Amino acid sequence: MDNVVSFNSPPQTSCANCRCTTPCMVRALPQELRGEVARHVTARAPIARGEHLFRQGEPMNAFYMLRAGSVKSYLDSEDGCEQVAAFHFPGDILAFDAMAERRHMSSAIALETIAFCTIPHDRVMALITSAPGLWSALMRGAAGHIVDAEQHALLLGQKSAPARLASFLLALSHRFAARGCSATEFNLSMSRQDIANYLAVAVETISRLFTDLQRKGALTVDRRFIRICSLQTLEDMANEGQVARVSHA
Amino acid sequence: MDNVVSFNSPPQTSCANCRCTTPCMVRALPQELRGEVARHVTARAPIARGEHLFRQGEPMNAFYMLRAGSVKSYLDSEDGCEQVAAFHFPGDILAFDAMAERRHMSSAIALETIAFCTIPHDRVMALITSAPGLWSALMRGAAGHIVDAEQHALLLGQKSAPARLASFLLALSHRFAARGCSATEFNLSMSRQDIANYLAVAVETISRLFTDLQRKGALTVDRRFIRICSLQTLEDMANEGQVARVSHA
DNA sequence: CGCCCTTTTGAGGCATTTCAAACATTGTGG
DNA sequence: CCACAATGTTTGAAATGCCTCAAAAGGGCG
Repeated sequence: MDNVVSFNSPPQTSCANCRCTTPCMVRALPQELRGEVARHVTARAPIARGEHLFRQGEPMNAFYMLRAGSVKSYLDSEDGCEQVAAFHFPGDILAFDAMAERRHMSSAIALETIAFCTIPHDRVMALITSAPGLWSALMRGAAGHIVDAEQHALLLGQKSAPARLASFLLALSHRFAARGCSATEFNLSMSRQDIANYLAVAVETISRLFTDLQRKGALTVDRRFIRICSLQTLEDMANEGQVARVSHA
Repeated sequence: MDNVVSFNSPPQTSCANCRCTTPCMVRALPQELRGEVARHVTARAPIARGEHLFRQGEPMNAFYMLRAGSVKSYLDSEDGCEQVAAFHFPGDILAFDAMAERRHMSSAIALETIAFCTIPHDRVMALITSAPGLWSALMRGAAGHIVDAEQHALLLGQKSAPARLASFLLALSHRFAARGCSATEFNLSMSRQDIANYLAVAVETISRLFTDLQRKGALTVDRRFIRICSLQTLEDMANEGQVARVSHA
């Protein structure tokens, strides 16, 4: 589970005959630019669960566009502990945080077998002047990451453990719904351990909270399969029980 | 303390005769582009402590470049509680998070009287094709914000209260040092309340931790003035006492 | 089939919060 | 310029949410 994806692995397809239906940075571009940008996109060989797309500290080569499967990104602190920063699903672009120093500031690991494309960073740079739509797309992507990370901090800073889990499940629900999947029934691609770390609570707490939620009739849990029975209950929980600590008038 | 900065307030100076010595997005550009970009930069009238640069939800007009003073940015959640997201100092650029939806996703408020410039968002868009250096600068800025926000989440998720305060003080120290100011003596521009909220602990805890740090001889505190006596002690504290919860092998 | 890892459940402990009350500081109007 | 109000800070004592430890139950995979 340890090798980083090799940049020597053979390209699989090209954008021209890509049959993906997920949101895609390339297809989001105006028609006249697609060809030019697509020329530099490489569809890479799938990688298996547990393998890394990149690791913190490595030099940045490319942006990663996830086509299928899911990915977890996480930070290592100097003292060796980790913080899961985000979960990524098809259509997401990864490696924005590497733009600052041209070095990855987080690691990304596949939670299941994934398919993805890459576009070399220097090619993107070169294309910017001829494809302003590309710059907008990237900037919006980066901005989205900022918002997500700040919302994550808000969740960790202001919400109680039950509110965190409820918020997390609702966020997943919304993301799936936005992709045309069911908002109320889905499989978690991450372990309880990952959820616990992302929400910064103990694994045991996650387990207890799931049982509580089932007792309340808010959802049913079978292994990693979730069926939400009452979005309303989750929304109520997500907004109650914060730790106060307000700052301004 | 409630009006947002008016875009009708008169320009003060231009980049040509700007005497600022703080890091600046414009001066970071290659010589031949400065003039073109600078033409669109407006130095705005200073605003006082407690006034907002922008508020969450408002449409985005411009990027904000802080020239003097300090700013706090924070998020409001649906249920009305707040999370301080970051503190900003001269040279920082604000409003990246607004790029996603062209609407501010956080609020920014002056912690003391500040001087700043703005550059309209649509002008930046228009300049991108002719000034690739500008795009790099902005992208690096955005990436820096992602890294900061993710580090903030790591701090909240993995560190104990003492470690959080120590990390916070060290981060301030490094930022001041990078600006040519003392790394060991400085004034906090934010209240204990703001620090507490940023670190997601109770104000009382911050107060107690400051007294502890003084007892340990790590620093002296007088009101908002901090003198760090032992960076080493702070570094040790910043890395001990995390809550574990590791996720991967 | 059996080992191992993940998940669940219970009981006790501790870091941090909450509540309460001085105290200091800043701002304001007489 | 001082008194008073409002706000911010400090300190103490009690309460609690969540963690830690411990152990059993459940699935996945060779």
